Amino acid sequence: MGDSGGPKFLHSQMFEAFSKELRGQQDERRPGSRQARQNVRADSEGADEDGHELRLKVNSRERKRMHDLNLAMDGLREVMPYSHGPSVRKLSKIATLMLARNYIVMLSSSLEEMKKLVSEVYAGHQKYPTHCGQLAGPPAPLAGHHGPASSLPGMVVPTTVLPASNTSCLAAANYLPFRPVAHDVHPGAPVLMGSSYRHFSDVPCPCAGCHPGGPHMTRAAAHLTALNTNK
DNA sequence: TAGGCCATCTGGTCCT
DNA sequence: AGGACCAGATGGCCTA
Repeated sequence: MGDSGGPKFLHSQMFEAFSKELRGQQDERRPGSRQARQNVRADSEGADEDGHELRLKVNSRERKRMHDLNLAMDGLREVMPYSHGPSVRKLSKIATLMLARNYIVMLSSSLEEMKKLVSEVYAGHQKYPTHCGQLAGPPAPLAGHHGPASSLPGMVVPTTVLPASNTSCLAAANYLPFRPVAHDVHPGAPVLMGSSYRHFSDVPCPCAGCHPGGPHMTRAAAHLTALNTNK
């Protein structure tokens, strides 16, 4: 592994078509682009080596594989709670993965909290049944958006979700544990996300600066730091 | 200009 | 044997 000689083989027209599809024609025209570099290789090396076709096939498969991986990564970015748009830099791959992990952890804990809340509401339902299926009591601090779930770190209960006039089980099922409101650009996340990364008030951030005490993130951040410093 | 991020090529390994 | 997966190497683009 690592012959340090760089890519030896050339691309074919099939590759060019594939590459255009992936990156657009603009890339090909740009001097110094990947496509241009590959064109240079194609010009400087012959296309008559044994196994050349095989090598092209392997390269093409690998490109497709990485392309699929990137598509999956884009799909993940789309469902992540961070600002999208042309003025906001795309999350890096590592930042996407770390944010996704934290997001899943947060949602899991929210779900557990929800289960508790629902069981509490259900217990109250048993205790104070009404004819219409709604709860008659006990008095709950729901309207003030400081219910049980809001005791979770970083959780904000939207006032509109649980109106005082409707304390039914259905209302509890519609409860949303976090509110994605963007605040200022985060100054401490240049390494992983770039300075243009925007935080959301109730969503875990993948940067180490926001998780000084988090064991998982600390470990991951330490690993990244080690990787960066060893470069 | 340095560093981060990325795409691509490539050879090795494992699996079917 | 062929394909999938992985990791190292290389070099371009972009930003601070």
